[in-house]
Amino acid sequence: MNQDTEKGKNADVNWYKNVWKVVSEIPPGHVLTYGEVARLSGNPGWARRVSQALRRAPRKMKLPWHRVINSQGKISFPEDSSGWTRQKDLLEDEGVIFLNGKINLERFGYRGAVDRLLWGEEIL
DNA sequence: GCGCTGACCGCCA
DNA sequence: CTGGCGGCCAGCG
Repeated sequence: MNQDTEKGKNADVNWYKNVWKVVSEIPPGHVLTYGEVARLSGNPGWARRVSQALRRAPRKMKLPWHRVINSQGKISFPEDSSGWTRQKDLLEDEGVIFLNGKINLERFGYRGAVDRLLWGEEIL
């Protein structure tokens, strides 16, 4: 198998795929931050590229891009943009609650999902 | 080939 | 809580 031979430009495309896969694995009703997606895809600190990867993702994949938000627990689009409204609508449809325009990451975030597995629904 | 921008993050004041 | 600064890489004029 080639492990070192796939370095270079191929690694970038591979990473894009990885990002898309990670995003597609996000269960409904939960969200991930850009930093977490970058970390889970094996490249901590590449949060900025995650946004570009999502933007360049083909629509065919039906990627749940709306489940990716920023570390502040807020939607990264400008509040007056159509994307912001679209994303908020999609998330609310999955049961995600917006509190004053922000999402409680302790409850809907990745860590919240882990805690829920360990502690149940005691997180309220 | 250079420089700025971007669905960002984390740290610090 | 807000704002500013540096860092990250790809894309575009």
